[in-house]
Amino acid sequence: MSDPIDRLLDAAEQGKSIIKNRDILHFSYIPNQIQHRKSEQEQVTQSLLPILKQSRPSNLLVYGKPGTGKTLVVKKVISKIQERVEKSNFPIKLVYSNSKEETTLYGLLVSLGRQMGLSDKELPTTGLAISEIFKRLLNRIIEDKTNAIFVIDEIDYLAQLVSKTGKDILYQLTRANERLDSGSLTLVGISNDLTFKEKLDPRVISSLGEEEIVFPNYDVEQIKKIIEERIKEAFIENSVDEPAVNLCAAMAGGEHGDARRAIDLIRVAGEIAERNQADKVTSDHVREASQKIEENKEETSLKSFPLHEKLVLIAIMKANGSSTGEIYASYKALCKSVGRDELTQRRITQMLSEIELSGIISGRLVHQGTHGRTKKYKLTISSDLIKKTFKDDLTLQDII
DNA sequence: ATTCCACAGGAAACAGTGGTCC
DNA sequence: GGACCACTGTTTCCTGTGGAAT
Repeated sequence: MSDPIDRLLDAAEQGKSIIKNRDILHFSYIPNQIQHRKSEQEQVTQSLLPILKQSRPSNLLVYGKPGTGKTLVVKKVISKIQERVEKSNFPIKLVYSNSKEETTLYGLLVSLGRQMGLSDKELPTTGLAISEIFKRLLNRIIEDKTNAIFVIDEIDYLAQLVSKTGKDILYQLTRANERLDSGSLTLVGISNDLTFKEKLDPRVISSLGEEEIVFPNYDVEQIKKIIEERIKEAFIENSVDEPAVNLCAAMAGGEHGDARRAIDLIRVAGEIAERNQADKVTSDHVREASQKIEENKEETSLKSFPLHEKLVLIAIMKANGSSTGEIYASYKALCKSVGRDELTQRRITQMLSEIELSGIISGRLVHQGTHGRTKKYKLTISSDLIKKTFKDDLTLQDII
């Protein structure tokens, strides 16, 4: 029986790797991915074309499910335009920001401002009114007489933030030109959610949606082609089974046409195959990879939960399939034994629905007549996984 | 037909933090 | 140093609900 560490080290030394270029197995590796989006590239370019003629293009809205390559295409078109424009003396500034990465409205505006060249001093990360930040952004555009293009990824998320705070930033962004004496502002919004427009203020829709481009989902055939191309470059020859490729494409394509998932799958499958010292990636490896990706996702999200959410999860685990009232009672007991103050039931109800959104538990509304109405929750993951993940947590050790 | 349970879940208010501005 | 701002996580208060029991 060989030692597993030695075995892996031996294999590595002998160069028995079947993956020759790992970088290619990441979604954002552009050159290859983007070939399948020729017509979309053209559409995006077309609608931004007025820039080259030194006039302001219309605001643009780009739709597409995750993993359809929309961000890649937009970024690529923009960098090309930037190359062209650099040679001319037409001042233009392209700025990209992702609403989901910037957790707040404030953060998003600051990130845009930073890229516009506003310093810490001119644009502090906190303390100012939103309208003040916005004013400073516009002032910069006016001063520089620049033509700014703001690309906002996951703009549906921004719309949500906006609706929560009641600030009309999207409206102001789309109509900013009316306030600019010199320079201009163009908005390019990217969204995963095709229905998000319905939730917007109609005034915003009319100006934001001046042009729209939809990225259709990849079908299984296209996904297969994309993976095959990557495999050709990333793996050594004949090291991936045909059925494995098919399975990969079917798994990812069947769901949402998500190329990102397909590429993740084949990468993880490759790593598993290597670890097992197999010469070929087989469909079994792909299946294993799919399972591993799922588990990893759950584990990292479990670990990132704050203490009280963890306690709630343990409470559910201890009484699988129980009502909110029972869970709350159990949670209160847990709080007592770890010596923490308990939160109100209202807050726990809210937490339960938040956890439900992450998919780790599932709830079902039950009407029990005289016994009122409640929601019954149960775990969708194994309690072993929870125990395994929480056992390193010092406060939780004793109660699992 | 009416009552009534045991919550769901919306709205608003609040406390605390970390900041700017004058 | 006080007024003000954004933001998060929470509490308080509230209205609504479907069907078993009466």
